[in-house]
Parts: sequence; structure tokens; C-alpha cells
Amino acid sequence: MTDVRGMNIHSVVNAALEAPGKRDAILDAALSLFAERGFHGTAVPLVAERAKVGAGTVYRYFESKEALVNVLFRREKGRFLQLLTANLPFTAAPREQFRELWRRMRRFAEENPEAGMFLELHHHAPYLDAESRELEARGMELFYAFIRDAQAREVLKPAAPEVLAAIVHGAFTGVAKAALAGQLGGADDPFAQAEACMWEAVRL
Amino acid sequence: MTDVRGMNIHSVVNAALEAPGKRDAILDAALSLFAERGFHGTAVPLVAERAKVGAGTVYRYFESKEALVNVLFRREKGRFLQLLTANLPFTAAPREQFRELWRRMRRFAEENPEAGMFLELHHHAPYLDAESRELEARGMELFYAFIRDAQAREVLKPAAPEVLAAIVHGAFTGVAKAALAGQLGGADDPFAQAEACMWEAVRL
Amino acid sequence: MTDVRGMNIHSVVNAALEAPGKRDAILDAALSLFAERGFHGTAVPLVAERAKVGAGTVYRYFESKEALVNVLFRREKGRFLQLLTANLPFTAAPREQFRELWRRMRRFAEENPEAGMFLELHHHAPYLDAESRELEARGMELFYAFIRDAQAREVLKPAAPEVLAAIVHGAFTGVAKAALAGQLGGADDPFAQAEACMWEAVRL
Amino acid sequence: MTDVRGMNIHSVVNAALEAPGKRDAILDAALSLFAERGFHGTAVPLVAERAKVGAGTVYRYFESKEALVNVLFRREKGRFLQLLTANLPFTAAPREQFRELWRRMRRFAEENPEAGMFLELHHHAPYLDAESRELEARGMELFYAFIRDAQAREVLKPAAPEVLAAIVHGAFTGVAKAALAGQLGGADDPFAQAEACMWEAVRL
DNA sequence: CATGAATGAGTTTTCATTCAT
DNA sequence: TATGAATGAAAACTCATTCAT
Repeated sequence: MTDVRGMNIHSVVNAALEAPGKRDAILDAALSLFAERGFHGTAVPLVAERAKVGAGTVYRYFESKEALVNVLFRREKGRFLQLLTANLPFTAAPREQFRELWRRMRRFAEENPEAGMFLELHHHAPYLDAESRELEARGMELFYAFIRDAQAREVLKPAAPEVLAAIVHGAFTGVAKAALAGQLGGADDPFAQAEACMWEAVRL
Repeated sequence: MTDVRGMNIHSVVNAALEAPGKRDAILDAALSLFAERGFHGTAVPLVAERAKVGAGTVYRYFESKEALVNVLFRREKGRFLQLLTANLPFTAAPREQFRELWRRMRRFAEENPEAGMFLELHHHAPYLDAESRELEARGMELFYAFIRDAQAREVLKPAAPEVLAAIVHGAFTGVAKAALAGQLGGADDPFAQAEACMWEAVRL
Repeated sequence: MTDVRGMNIHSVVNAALEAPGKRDAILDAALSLFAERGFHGTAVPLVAERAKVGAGTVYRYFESKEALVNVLFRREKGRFLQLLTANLPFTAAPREQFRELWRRMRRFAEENPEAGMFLELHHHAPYLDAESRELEARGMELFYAFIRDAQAREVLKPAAPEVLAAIVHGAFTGVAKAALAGQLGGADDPFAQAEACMWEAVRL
Repeated sequence: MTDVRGMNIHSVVNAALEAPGKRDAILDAALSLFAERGFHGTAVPLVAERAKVGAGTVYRYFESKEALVNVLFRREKGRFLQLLTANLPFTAAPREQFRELWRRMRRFAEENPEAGMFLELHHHAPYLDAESRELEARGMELFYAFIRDAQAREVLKPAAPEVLAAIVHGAFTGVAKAALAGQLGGADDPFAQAEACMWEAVRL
């Protein structure tokens, strides 16, 4: 699709116009629909319609609806982890790292609210396959590593890393959901407020 | 079902034996199935089978699958709020009230894990009707009231009550889910650890 | 369906009127359609329509289209073998037994032309399951046994029993198909002619 | 395809290399697939894949799937009749002619087992068109002519020629199918045994 | 000519809901 | 009141056919 060799001027121009390619169009359509109505609540033809492709086309790109949701999960989880880990200031003080992690999660949630909802909604769905679960687990390890390191430096409370990760992740999710639902109407920079609170929650 | 007039001795005895009543049996079956597989992922005949009633019987007690999920949501949300508010020590210190609220949420989550998952999963489902949404909102008010009161007493941080509520509720949910998923394997009393952390998060 | 206990007069009468029961109606419809258009050439709703039931009803009685064709195969093969073996004159002379077998095959073919076509068409279809194949094999054993016995009495040619069975069965099928296709228009009792010929084919 | 005018040296060489031509490749692929899985059970793209051509290419050579199966039927039936009739010893004794016909049918069945299965399977398929049916009928005439001639010479039984043809053809088919299915494992030259038997069946 | 991506009509199958008993 | 067989509308999925390249 992105290989230009052998394409004449017309196909190059067309390719530029139809930009994302059908596969991505399907994934994008599925993302917003699954986030909104859930996996079982979304019919494949609806995904196709939103992606502006024929219903059969979905099955040219994905073996089944289950395969589609798994590919989508890995794409979004991968993007999330990418954003979180790229050029992270490993040498910075834990306080600064925490702030940075929170800032990146916030950016992801604000720029891709549907992706955030989708990932949250499909966390432990029974139709996620082994590969998806593995990616999920690897993502959590990232947090655990940061926590263990900061605990070793005696900056974080000596609670179980899984517990600290759970409350920070949970609190972030709570704020993000509330923000998305418009429940934080007038609040002044809720993400920053929440970040400050959660640092108090975990710091020694 | 609970009206005894016109029942002969047999039906009274039977009613006593079949204890929970068919309506509750249906709600109980729906609870565990909706918690596990979601609303759209659960077939009504499956609910009926689990409840040990005929498929048609579900429709004697509930107008439709949507009506069922709404009644169920209100039953569980009601139970949750009941547990949370009954004999709450209004005069106690905020720290003690916070601990007590957390303890009660924990008891609910541990005694009714399916109800916890169900409520979490159906928070903002599009098939919840106005009445259900209203109950959901009233529940949140409870937290807001406690927070505003404690803020007035200058015990809690002066952040937006919605933000504080979101992080506490979110953190609790995170821990409860992790516990249920078995991710907190060896952790020593994770709920208590988390409670202590979250008090630090919100206290002044 | 045929259990009368607990039925009142109305249900008994109705049961008598709706005679064959839906399951049999589906099998009957499938028989004539599969015989005519083949398995893959026949859509399930067409079977349902011919059986005068809803499309979904087919799946109340059969797990899948494949399950349906297998149950049907065993029903018809069973009927065929039943007819062939019931009260066979085991002590009669081979010539008489041969005539009797042929006569019974003919009766089956004439009374159930669709069943004959269906069995012939689905002999070795790849969607027949182990149980169906086993029944098919057991049916062939019947012929082999007769042949071996008659060979031991030095009445039949000492060729491989499988070969003798194949030519007799094949010849019968050829005649039956031709008769069904109307290709034997004026012939005078073609089955009897063929029977006489085939005895000459196998006798010593 | 076979027209050389206007082709440059490269295309001529290529044509020589791609030997069978795409049209034949498609027919060959269709033959083995239709023989194995039936007409309705075989998807056109599968035929294309097996023929190593694009799916669209099938439609350059054949108007539709039905047209394809009809062309194929006529090709195979034609080959069969060709083999059967080429240089037949018309003056030989009927016994010798019978043996020769059987030998040729056997050669066809052994050298083209898929063609044999295909022709047998599609004998009277409802999607065969008038031309195909006509060829089928002409094929039968061949046998009838031989039989009538031999009957006139008082060498064959005076039964209806259609009956004699049906049993011989049916018996041959039975043996060929059994051989193909591996059911004649140890039998010593089953075709020859069967031929001898069938001559007994029809001779006076 | 050749292709194979694209499609929508058609297939198999499921399921919310009804209704005769 | 309770049932569960029955159903048709809709779901997931397939495939004959077309068409831009």
C-alpha cells in the first residue's frame, strides 16, 4: 500500500487521497464502535458501513470478528505503550518520572478518548487471545518496574507494587472516564489535581 | 409471589422451598452471566436455564432483556448504596468515616464480586434508562457530600469534589479488579494498604 | 411426541393430525432436496420452507446442516438395511436368496426413489462422519457375507467378494437410476431382466 | 492463445513455457476439485488458486461457474467417447468388441480417475445445459448400437438394450469406484474378473 | 490480457420474543 | 402462572462476480 515502486502518477495520487487504506479504516471504525457499544453490541456490517467498505471486505482483512478485536487491541495497546515508554527520562528523579508518566497517559487519553475507553473496556474480555493477554501483562510490568525501582530508592511506600500500580492506574482511569463523561465540568485542570493527589498516595 | 391469600397449603410450602422466588432466581442468574460475558454477549435462554426456569418465564417478570438489565442494575446499585449508607457514623471524624466507607465498599466487593463487576461494567451502558442513570448519579452525590463536608472542616484537599471522588472510586475499583483477577497474589491485605494510600491522596 | 401420558383429548387429536412431527418433516424435506440438488446446493431455509417450519426450527432439531445430513443418511441407510435383512430366508438356496435380495432392493428403490438417489449420491461424501461411514461399511458386510457363503457352497464364482458385490450393486444402481430417469421407457420389467442377467454374472 | 501473429519472440517463448495454457489449467483445476467436493462445494477462487491464475482470469475464459462446469463436462465426456470409439475393431466378434470396450473404459478410469468421478458425479446434474445433455445421450447411443448389433447376431440376450447398457455401465462404475476407494485391496485384477462376469451377464 | 481487491447478495447460524398448552 | 417449542429478524460469514489497475 505504501510501496511506491511501479505505481504510476495516478495511483500515487489516489493512494494519497484514500489515505489510511481500508484495513486501517476498518480498525478505526471498529475502535469507535467497540468503545461505544462493546464487542457483542456491534455488528460487523455496521463496522463496514462506518469504514465505508463492503461487509465482505472486513473478512478480507480479518479472519473473524474475534480476530479483528484482537488486532485492534494490540494496535491500541501498542500505541499506548509506545507513547508511554518512548524516550522516558530514566535518570530523572522518581517524582519527575511519575509526573511524566501521568502526563503521557493523559495525553493518550485526551488525544484518543475512544482508544482509552476501548482498552479499558476490553481489559480482560474472554475473547482476547493469548498474544493480546501477553501484551497486556507486559504493559503492567512497565509500571511494576518503575515502582520497584522507586521503592528501592526509598521514595515510594513499601506496599506491594501491584497494589500501588492498581490504585494509580485505577485513579487515572477514574478521572479520565469522569472527564470524558463531562462530570468534571468546572474543575480546574482535574488531571493535574489528580496527579498531585496520587503522588501523595504513593510517596513515602 | 409473596401474597399468601388464595394459596393452599401446598403452594405455601412450595413457595417456602423454592426460597428465592423465580424473579430473584432470574436476576441472580442474569447477574453472574452479565458480569462474565456482558449484556449483549448473554442470551436470554441461557439466563433462563441458569435460573432453572423456562425461557418464557423471564418475560413474565421482565418486559424485555433491557428491562431486565435495568431492574438488575437498580437492585445491585441499591444494595450497594444501602450497604454504604446504613448507620453510617455521621458524627465520626472524617478519617474514621473514610475508613468505614472503604471498609464497606470492600465488604460489598468481596461478598458480591459478581455484583461489583456487573456495576463497574454497566456504569454508562447505553441501554441503561433514565431511572438507572438517576440512581447512579444519586450514588455519586453521596461521595460528594462526604467530601464537601470534610473539605469544609479543612481535612481534605480543596480540589474539586468530583476529582477526589473519581480518584478514590477509581483506585478502589482498580484494587478490587486486580484482587479478583488474582493479580495481587501474595500482597498482604491489599485493601488496607490501598486505603491508607488513598487517604494520603485526599487528606490535607 | 408419541408419549400419550398426560396429554388431554385435544393434544392427542392434534398430535394425530400433525402426524409426522417437525423433526421428521425436516428430514423428509431434506431428503428430497438433497437428492435433487445435493448437499451444498440446498440452502437450509429451503429445507425449512418445504418442511413448513421456520428456518430457526431446523436448528432446534439438528446442531448444524452437517448434523442434519448425517442423521438423514443413517435414517435412510438404516431403513434400507432393515428392509434388506428383515426375515431373510437364510436357509433358502442362494439363487432364491439372490432373487429375494434383489426384489427387496427394488422395492426400496421404487417406494423411496428419493432415498435411493440420496444414498447413492452421498455414498462417500466428505461431510459424512465416522458413525455414518461405519454404518455404510456394515451394510457392505451384509453382501460380502452372503457372497462368501454362496461361494463356499460352490454356487458363486470364486472371484473376490468385493468385486462381485461391486458389480451387482453397481448394476442395480445403474438400472434404478435409468428407470428413474425414464430411460427404460418401454422395457418389459427391467428389474427382473437385470436380475436374471446379474445372476448369470455371478453364478458358477 | 494459439494464434502466433502479432506475438513477439518473448510471448511465443512464454507461451511455450506456460505449456498447458491458462484455460486448460483452469479446467484441470476445476476437474479435480469438482470431482472431490462437488460443484456447489467448490468456490471459484479456489479453482483459480489451484490453477495458479487470478480469480478474475477464470471469467475471461468462462462466462460463469455454470459455463465452466458445462465446458468441462463436454471436454471430459468427449475425451471419454474419443477413447472409446477411436479405431474400434468394428468387424471383430462381439466378445472381442466387448472386451475391448471394457479395456478402454478401464484405461480411462485408471488414467483419469478424477475425470471418471467427475463424469459419474455430474451425470444428471440440474446445471448441465442442453448441449451437455445431448452429448451424454449420444454417448449412450454408442452402447445401444453395439448391443443391438450383437443382439441381431444372436450373441447377446434379447433384453432391452437400455437395460443391458445400464447393468454393464453400472457394474463398471461400481468396480471403478470400489477400486478408487481402495476397497478391492487384495483382489487379483478386479477389472478383468468383473469383465468376465459381465460378459456372462449379457451373453446369450 | 491478467489480476486480485472489492463487493453485496446469499449462506449458515443465533437469539429475543411469542404463544399454545 | 409457567413453560419451552417455534419463529423470523438479524448476526457472522462466504462466494460468484466485477472492475480498476
